[in-house]
Amino acid sequence: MTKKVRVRFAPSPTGGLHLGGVRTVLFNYLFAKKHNGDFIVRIEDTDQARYVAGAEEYIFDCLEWCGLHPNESVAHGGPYAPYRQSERKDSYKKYAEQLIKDGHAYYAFDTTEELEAMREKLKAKGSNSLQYDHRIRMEMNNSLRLLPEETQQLLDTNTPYVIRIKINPNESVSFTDMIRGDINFDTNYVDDKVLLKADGMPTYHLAVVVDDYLMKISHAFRGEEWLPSAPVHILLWKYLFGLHEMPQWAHLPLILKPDGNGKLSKRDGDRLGFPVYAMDWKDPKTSEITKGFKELGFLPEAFINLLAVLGWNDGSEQEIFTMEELIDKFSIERVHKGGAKFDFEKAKWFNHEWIKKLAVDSYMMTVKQLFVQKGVKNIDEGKLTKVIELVKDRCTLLTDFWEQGHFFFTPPKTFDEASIQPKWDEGKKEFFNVLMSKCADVQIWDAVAIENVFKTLATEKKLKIGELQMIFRIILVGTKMGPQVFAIAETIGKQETTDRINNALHHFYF
RNA sequence: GCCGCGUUGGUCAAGGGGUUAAGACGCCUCCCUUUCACGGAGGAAUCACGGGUUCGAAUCCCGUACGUGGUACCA
Repeated sequence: MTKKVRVRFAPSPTGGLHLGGVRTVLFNYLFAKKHNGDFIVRIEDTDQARYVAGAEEYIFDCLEWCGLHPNESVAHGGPYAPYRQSERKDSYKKYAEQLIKDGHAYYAFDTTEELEAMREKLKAKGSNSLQYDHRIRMEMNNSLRLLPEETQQLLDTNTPYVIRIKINPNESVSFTDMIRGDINFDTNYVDDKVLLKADGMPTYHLAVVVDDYLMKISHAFRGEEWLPSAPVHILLWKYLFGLHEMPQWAHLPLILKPDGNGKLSKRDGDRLGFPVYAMDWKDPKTSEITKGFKELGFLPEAFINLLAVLGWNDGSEQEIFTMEELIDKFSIERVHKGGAKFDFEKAKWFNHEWIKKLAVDSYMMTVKQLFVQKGVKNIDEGKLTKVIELVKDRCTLLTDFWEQGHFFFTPPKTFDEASIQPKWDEGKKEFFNVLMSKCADVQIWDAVAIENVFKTLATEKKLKIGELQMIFRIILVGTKMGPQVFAIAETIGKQETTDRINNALHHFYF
């Protein structure tokens, strides 16, 4: 029988949730759902110095917005609680000590200064490696070099220590990555990583292995930046629980900056004018707010969609996927090996597609909120829905609805008179005066009826319909923009239409 | 420096021995619209380089270059 699929996302609560992080969650989530497995969120807060208040809650808010619901987590509970590593602190030490007992780890008493001195010395010698490894460990202050009594005495006198893994040289560590295939490491280049810190907390390396084992994780997907430390994790699995228990690994490609080189970072977003975090993140120390996709006007469906196809595709030409389709079609083997540069233009295109695709109801309230923020009072939701329907084709971001739809709720304060003036004369003026009274007679106020009245009158007066329509548009909107002019008139209503004509006629200075 | 991973148009990418090397974003042109968009029709633009293997290489192998990640008592 194959193991039940259990995957985890293991963020450390240190700040905003990066889009690369969300993609890692997404791939984990899709894989879990596809195989009827569990998706676990485990908080890796083993570095107390980097702890940021509110970051944990923020991560769950982001996941909620994205529609990525954990089966087990700090917030959702579960049979393997606690899901916060700081609360599991005591469980790691015994594994570290077990490793020492088995000869796979050792106590190291070196101070920060001593470590620095060691690196300086190696540098001076022109060494290729500044690592704490098999080459230099017998020169350091650790239980490998010290006599057992000496070590015991240091321990007895509460000398601060860390526990390091003992990597044997001249061995080969290999594993099969679900994306990259067979990967080999020569242990000569692997260092004796710290497993347990002086404060008693485990490092990521120990914690990830212990918790993946304890939480029965079957597949471990993480960013490519973890690949170099994979041999440490594999050795730990071998020493502690046996390789047959080890989850299957997949190292996801990185998301890179659109210009230059390197991993995409929050700073690139600030610099190039696009979001990197899923939602607005307010730094509790500086109160500085970093914009998120959500607040910038992205739909969660679009955000998920664009992330899914950044480094993955199903081999067909399909680009727009619902979550259900993604779950159905996702396969980790089809994830790319190479990193992908993030393209904000394409990201916006996805959002545009989703604005057109989704039922208006699903985001009407978000748009309403935007209009309320802009100061529009007493918004009729039926009218707003109609407005959205009318202008959604020309909105790329949810925030564009203001620009594209504000004039349905607030009459224009200024007019594009430069466009009207060359066409303006007494005949036009009279046309609009008569139009007002004709409008009053229209029984069923809809676009077709208005167009009818408008065109009949224009023909009667022998005026160019195109010119009149342009002027009518500017009268209603203020500028040359928006959907079909008669649809605008219909939507704002009969009274408002005549009011705006009347008002504009008094405004024109020519 | 050393170690790992990678490399198809500007970007995302399909294709994994024989293809006119898909498609999408963006860009350009035209059509539609006396608005701005949407939409439609076209267009420019790609297998990093050098060696092999092969009748035949974008595809397989080896180098090189370039990119990227790691090299912390951070994750």
